[in-house]
Amino acid sequence: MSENDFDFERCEEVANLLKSLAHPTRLMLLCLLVEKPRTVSELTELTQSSQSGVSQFLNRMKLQGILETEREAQKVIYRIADPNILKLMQSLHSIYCP
Amino acid sequence: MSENDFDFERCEEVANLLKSLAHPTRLMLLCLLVEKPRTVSELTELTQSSQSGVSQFLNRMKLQGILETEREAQKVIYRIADPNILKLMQSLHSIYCP
DNA sequence: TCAGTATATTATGATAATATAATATAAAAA
DNA sequence: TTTTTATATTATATTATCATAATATACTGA
Repeated sequence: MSENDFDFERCEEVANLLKSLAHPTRLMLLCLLVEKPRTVSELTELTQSSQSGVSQFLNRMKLQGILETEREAQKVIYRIADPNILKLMQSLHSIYCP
Repeated sequence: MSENDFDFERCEEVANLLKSLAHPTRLMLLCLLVEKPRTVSELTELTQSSQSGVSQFLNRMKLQGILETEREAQKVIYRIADPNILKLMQSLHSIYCP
């Protein structure tokens, strides 16, 4: 335990990341991306959301450093870029999907 | 792995819990309560927030089943009531406060 | 180049979250 | 019983988030 485990700055940073998980569609997107990288159209279909909405959610998480992309012809493949988020998703899985 | 690990209903439920963590002050409150149960005034001072705000945040998490209370004279003591949230906080700690 | 497919962007109205101030209740102590 | 301390509630204005529609861009293949 360090000298100050509860400083507000760290909470602000982590809370900001948690905000991205704290939406049913975004959480679902992350769950799907934990399995494997996927295209926008794939994610749109699997989450049963609008193309625009999914694109916006993905972009938001990309800007935050949670996701990264790679283009393959017309398709854009998204995948998880942040190892801490991957760990966190695994924790969530083990707690809530036993 | 069950037949459907990524059903939307579970994501909705978990995302709802995550919303409560996804605010710097609420996350800080939870961090402090992982250590030990505490009174509202203690939490108000430690988070440097307004009495009203802290009370509202605590009440919100209590209604959600994350926290529970016990009265001791004038003071009200809050503590974590949900073992899953405790596990999650411990995961967050190990990931983001190494 | 044109049509088709995949993705991104912009705009907008609706709803929710936030901080804050003011007031109310509850218990204890004087 | 009045005051003080601790907590809760209500009200409100501001800001943020959301879903959706419309449009734009990017790439491919005919």
